[in-house]
Amino acid sequence: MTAVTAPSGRKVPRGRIDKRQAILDAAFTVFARRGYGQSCVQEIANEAGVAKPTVYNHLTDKETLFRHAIEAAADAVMAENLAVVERLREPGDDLRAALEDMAYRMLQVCCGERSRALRRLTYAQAADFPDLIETVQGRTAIRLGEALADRLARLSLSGRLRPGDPAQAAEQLLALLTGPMEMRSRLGTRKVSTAETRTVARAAVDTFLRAYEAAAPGRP
Amino acid sequence: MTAVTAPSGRKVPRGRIDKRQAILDAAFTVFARRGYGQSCVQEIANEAGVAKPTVYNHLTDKETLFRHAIEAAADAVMAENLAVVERLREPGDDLRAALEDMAYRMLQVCCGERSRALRRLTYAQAADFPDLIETVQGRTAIRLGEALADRLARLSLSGRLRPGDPAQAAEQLLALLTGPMEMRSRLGTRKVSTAETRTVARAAVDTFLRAYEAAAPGRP
Amino acid sequence: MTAVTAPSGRKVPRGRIDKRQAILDAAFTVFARRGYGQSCVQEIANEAGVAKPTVYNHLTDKETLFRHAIEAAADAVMAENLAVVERLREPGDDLRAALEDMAYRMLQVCCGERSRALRRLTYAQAADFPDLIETVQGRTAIRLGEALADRLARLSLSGRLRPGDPAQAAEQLLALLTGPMEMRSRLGTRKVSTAETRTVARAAVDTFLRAYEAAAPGRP
Amino acid sequence: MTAVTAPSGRKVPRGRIDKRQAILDAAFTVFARRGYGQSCVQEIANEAGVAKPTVYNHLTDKETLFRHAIEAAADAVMAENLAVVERLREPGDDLRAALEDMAYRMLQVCCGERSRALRRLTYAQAADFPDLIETVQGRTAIRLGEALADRLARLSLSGRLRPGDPAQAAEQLLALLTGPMEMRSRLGTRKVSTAETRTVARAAVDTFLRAYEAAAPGRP
DNA sequence: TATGAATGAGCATTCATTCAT
DNA sequence: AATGAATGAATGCTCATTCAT
Repeated sequence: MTAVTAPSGRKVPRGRIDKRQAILDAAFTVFARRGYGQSCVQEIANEAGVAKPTVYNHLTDKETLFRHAIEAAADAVMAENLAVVERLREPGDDLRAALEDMAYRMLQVCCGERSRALRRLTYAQAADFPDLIETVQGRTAIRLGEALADRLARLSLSGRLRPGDPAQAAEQLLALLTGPMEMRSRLGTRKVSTAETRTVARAAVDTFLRAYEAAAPGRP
Repeated sequence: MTAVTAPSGRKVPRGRIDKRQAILDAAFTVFARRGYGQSCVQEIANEAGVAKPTVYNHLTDKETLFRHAIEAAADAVMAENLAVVERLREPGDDLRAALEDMAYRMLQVCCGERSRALRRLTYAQAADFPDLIETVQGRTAIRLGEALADRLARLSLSGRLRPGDPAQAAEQLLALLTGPMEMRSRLGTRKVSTAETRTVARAAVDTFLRAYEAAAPGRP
Repeated sequence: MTAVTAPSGRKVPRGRIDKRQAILDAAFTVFARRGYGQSCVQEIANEAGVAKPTVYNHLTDKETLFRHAIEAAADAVMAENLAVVERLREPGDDLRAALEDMAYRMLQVCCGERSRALRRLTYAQAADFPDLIETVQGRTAIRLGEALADRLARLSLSGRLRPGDPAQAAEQLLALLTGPMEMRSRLGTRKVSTAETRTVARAAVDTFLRAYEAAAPGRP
Repeated sequence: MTAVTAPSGRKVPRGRIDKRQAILDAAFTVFARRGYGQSCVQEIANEAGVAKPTVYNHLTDKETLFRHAIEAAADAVMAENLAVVERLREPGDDLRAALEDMAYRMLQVCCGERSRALRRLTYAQAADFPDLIETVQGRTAIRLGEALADRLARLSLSGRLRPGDPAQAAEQLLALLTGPMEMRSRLGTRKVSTAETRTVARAAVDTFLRAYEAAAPGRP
């Protein structure tokens, strides 16, 4: 049996880790396909290539399974989004272009299969797992807002955006991006063309800059 | 006992419209409480005060039941929203104030129990009933966007907003309102104070006006 | 409302009689199509073009409905069969030909839709309505055996068949006809060609005559 | 408790073949008692001493359950019948006696509980499972006819029956046995005495021999 | 640890039957 | 007499979960 060295430094049997991960992946796939209530543990076990009781051995419960699968997906989605925001660290000379670039990439991430499924699943189970929402939002939207706010704050400091509450600016920029996108994609049930996505990104950035760009220097 | 004495004092057949509506109302209540998959027809029947087969007599299917209940709720929500937008028809002298008023009222509607539940349910079942999403979005968000666009177009014509695409303006104003609100209410799992709601409304309108207000008249 | 004179001589409202008959016909059609357990009263009502409670008004019960429908069908089938046997009253010179003719016609009747359905339904419900079997058999198979026995007795008396128990002869002739036919038609699930039907009839009569024909007159 | 001590004294896994067979047996018992449509899976499960889902685990469907139960019963009945026919392989000196013996034994088998139930069930469901009829007939009546034809062919070859089509002879002999028996037992709803059964057997063989016995040897 | 097998609880749906009109 | 509406009682089937190996 192969083994890997876990972050903690202890040897851990690899088969175990692999299997747990396989189950979580399978779970997210199935939950995304059917929704929580309609998913059955048997299908998840099949997808993961293990027997049903093995799923229970590793993850106790359908509910626990759901929580872990969702959290894993949230982390993955967030990593992608943070990478996009990070690009604003070196915006170059053309601020508008940099923002549009970030906006477009972010929309692409948000329209991805996993991102959509995550949103749909958390939204759907809001009533049953309110604390899960809290966790997921904390690790995704809120965290993303903070990261973006950091960048915008720097841009204010460097005089490229006017001073003001960067959290609010970030919140609104995100809203200007995701709101229209959700509407146009009909909550993800309709394909939005690249061109239209670009339009949304450009319009969002345009409005954002009108509202938040520093007054043109040199204006009397 | 098949007839009841209505408040008006006349005998009214209990059976007909009455019961169908009661079932639809009960269905929405239960679906909102449990989600589609977790709701059982028996509970809906209980909530409506009828026997289970009566539900089937009137509405064929669990699916049909869902569709009709959702559509009815969508229409109700939309009526409220349209009434709010309609107020912009006579904005008075203070445009900002008028917009803030509308914005605040709209947020109130969107945070209402029914509105939230509607959003949650449609989102959750997006995969299973894509055409339902289309219908509901058509009757709510899109319709609302159009109505708002109408108002904004008028305001452009009368020179109070700068010229431009009113549909995009409406789309963005709505995004600036609902996006931050969803975030702060954690998709509706957390209560947002009146004060905070007002803040969101004010911030949205502020950003909107910066981007869309007509250049100050008298500027050369 | 139109009225007819019933056999008893009293005036009877026609609508009533018509409707009852329509229901019985519809019932047999549906029972034949689905079997007893799988038939639902609603489908019978639809087939008869009346409302469900009307069926109950006329026939009390699903069970009663079944019994009456079956009995009516049994009488109809029997009338056909008796007519066929009756032809033996004047057998003409060629006894073999007369028997083959009767045999073929009888097979045709027994393979008819109604006859088959009747057999299938009574057989199927033998456990649930044993007395119904008794009644139906009495009005069909047994009665047919008696009628045939009558004819055969006459043929014995006139010296064209050898003396013996005509009831047994009739019973065996019928068995030689229906047994092979049921086998070849796979209990009615397979079409039997006219030619094959003729073969069965001829073979049955041939065997029957070998066993029952009077010794050739004039043999020393 | 998952293991029982078998009569042999060894521990035997309770779960496997054991249970499947118990379910099939129980299914046939219940189907025979109530008919297909009136049988409910719960009752079968009770009869088998297992939980309802166990039935589904092993046999998928009510329909599948029916098919397998019927086929098993068909095989069992056929084995009995073939054993009876096999006795004709050594007919001894007295052909008539040998045939009568076989005939009587065959009637006993055909009047047995299982045989009757099998006939009733297949007949009843002819419309719903036509292919099942085909299978069952193939494994029972047709197979039996062939086996009997084999024996009769040998008897022809050895000069004890006159030459001719042995398949037809077999078909007719079987018809002469089962036809009258069904009639007299009222499709199995009435007990037929041993004496009467013997009479039917004797009459059938008598008629058969008249028609099929070789001409008395020594006749010029 | 992994699993084949078993099960208690539940759910959508159907149907025979009955009221009240 | 005929019917629209309503319902109590089943029934087939699924699923999360647990044993015993």
